[in-house]
Amino acid sequence: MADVAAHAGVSLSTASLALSGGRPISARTKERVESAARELGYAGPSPQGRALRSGRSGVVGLVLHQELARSFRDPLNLRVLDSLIEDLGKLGQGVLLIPHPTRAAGEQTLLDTAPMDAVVVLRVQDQHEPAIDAARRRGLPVVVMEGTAPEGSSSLTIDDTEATVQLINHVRSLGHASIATVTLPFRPEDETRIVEAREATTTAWVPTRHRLDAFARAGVEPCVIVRASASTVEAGVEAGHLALGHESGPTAIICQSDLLAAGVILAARARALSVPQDVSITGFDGLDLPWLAPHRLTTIGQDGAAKGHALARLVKRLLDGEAPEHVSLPVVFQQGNTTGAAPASP
Amino acid sequence: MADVAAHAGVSLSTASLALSGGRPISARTKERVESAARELGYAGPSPQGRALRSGRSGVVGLVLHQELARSFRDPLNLRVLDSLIEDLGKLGQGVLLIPHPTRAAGEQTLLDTAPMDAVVVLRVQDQHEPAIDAARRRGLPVVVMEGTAPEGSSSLTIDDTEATVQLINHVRSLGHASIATVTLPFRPEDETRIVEAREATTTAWVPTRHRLDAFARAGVEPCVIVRASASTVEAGVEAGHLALGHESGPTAIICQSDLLAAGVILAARARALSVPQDVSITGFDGLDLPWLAPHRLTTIGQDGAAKGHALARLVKRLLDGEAPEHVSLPVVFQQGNTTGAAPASP
DNA sequence: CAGGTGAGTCGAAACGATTCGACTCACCCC
DNA sequence: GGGGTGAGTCGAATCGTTTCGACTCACCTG
Repeated sequence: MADVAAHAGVSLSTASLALSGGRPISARTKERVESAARELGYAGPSPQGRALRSGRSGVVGLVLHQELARSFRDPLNLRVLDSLIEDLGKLGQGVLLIPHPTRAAGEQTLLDTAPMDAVVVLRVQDQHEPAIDAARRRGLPVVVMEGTAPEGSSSLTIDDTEATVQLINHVRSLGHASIATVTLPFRPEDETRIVEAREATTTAWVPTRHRLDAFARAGVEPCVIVRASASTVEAGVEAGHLALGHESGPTAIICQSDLLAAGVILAARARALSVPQDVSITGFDGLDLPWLAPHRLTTIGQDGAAKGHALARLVKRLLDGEAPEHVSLPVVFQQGNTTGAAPASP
Repeated sequence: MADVAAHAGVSLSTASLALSGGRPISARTKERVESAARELGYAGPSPQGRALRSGRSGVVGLVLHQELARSFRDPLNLRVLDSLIEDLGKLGQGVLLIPHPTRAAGEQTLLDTAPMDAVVVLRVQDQHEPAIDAARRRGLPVVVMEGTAPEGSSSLTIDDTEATVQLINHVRSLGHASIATVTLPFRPEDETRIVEAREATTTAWVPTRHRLDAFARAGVEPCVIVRASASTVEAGVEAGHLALGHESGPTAIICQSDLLAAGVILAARARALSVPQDVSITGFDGLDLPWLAPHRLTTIGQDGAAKGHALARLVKRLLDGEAPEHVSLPVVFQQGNTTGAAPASP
């Protein structure tokens, strides 16, 4: 930049002002500096120099809760990320993908070494979250989605429990008495299997636990709890077979995600069970699943774009030095054709 | 860091050496510096300072070819990104997501202002690619996937044409004479519709064009070309209806992606056509689509993880100052149950 | 005409590290 | 004992900006 300034016949500071504009500059000077930059093939202020001086790198870290492929197999997360990226982009901030730090505590990860102005953590586990520790050590503002936010950080949640209670009451009002549930994983690396009710209390992931808590709040005991290994159709199929084959003979299955519910429906079809005549199934998220036709899930609709926008707003607030905030987004019950009256007892 | 050095009773440069280790340091000194850092709550060298001095920011930009949600609706891309992130993470490099720069030329985007050491561009358009221009202006190494690489940059491709020729020959050997094709978009913002053969020559996206070129190379004239708006099941359904309803009465449909093929199969089912008895359908990518059961696509398998690893290797080479390289990854023909003998003429 | 005003410009001081040549010694070898 | 060696440490320069107080002047006001 010094070269550009010299070539334009102005001082270094004037060149900086002309290019980045922090104070008034005469139009003539500005033009001279810009054409000098063009002639010299100067590509604009170096981000590194700017970052050092101004303390802002223009990067927001996004900590994924597991491998990317799994995180974003769920289209809802994609929409969240999409609008987050869009909004942050308008603020001149980019999104840096950071794998969940699972390595030994001593190791340096990207969280410690990459330039960042703030961190967004998705789907935080309850106890001992290394990602948050690392961010706080560096003094970075933290925004947590779907998890408990530590002191000083912002958070974005939805009312998982209340939403699930609505689903439970819906199927109960249709006459169902044997209600099963298929849950999201309790922690990374979980396999798909039937779990005991008491195991569920060890759930580290907030949405899983809250959606499970709904049964207690609704005063219903699930006849069987199947924990899925991930929010995928494949895991849903597997879980569906476990639930549908269970001795308690569930007539309704509350699934903690639409992808799981879709898998359960495929499992039901494979067993020649009609949905909803033989078994009612509910989802969670409100995804658009055209290939599931003719079925349309009865589910809870979440607005992914709104979540992304809200996250961006929370990030901006912290970046601007404002106080942390805790936002809860509304969700809506969506009636589909996968729930119906309980079958008459045999 | 100066404080830490003072507290440990060593010079600033020694402290730097002890923490970042560029030259031998006695174990005792190192220990002293580290404990001083711990006592003072020093979180390690500032990334911005380090980036300025060393010229490396630890960030690799990834330019998406459209909104994220569309880019990654395709699970293949997810797997690519996953292994790319993993490998680059091992090199201490993070991945920064950069929306495709569509804005007016004058505007500054993240590509111009974010710290980066290299840029990976997915699915490049042929002429006038602003992303690449911007990267080169900044003097950043560029790796291009699925596109033509400009002078000085590396590229990763697959042999789209040859792979598609295999599919065409496969269905031809089954006796099919009326072969339709459903293509990927020609450019962003394209809508789903039937196109004339001559329109196809304007295709800006390399994979679309190369897979289409296969017909010429195989000496086959497609009886109808349907261009899809995106690589999604929904677009595939729409395109499928257009192709299946076409007067030329295709008995085989070559689809440029598995998601499109899946959509076409759903369209066929909706029209009470059996696959492959009434119509044969092929895909491209080799995705795992459990919900398509009992159908398994006849398709071309691509190894997403291998692509990601290869990209990372190309990035590393350029980062190390080695010469650019052009890599073409192998693909494999996968026989499924969606292709069969052509129906006897009525 | 003196004094105030404010737009425009300049100098110089950070920002926080890395890096490299030079320096200090303790040690070894002949 | 002198000279060579090399591990360990130090100083100082440097990376490329932004920012802020100070300075210049032309212009306006009373």
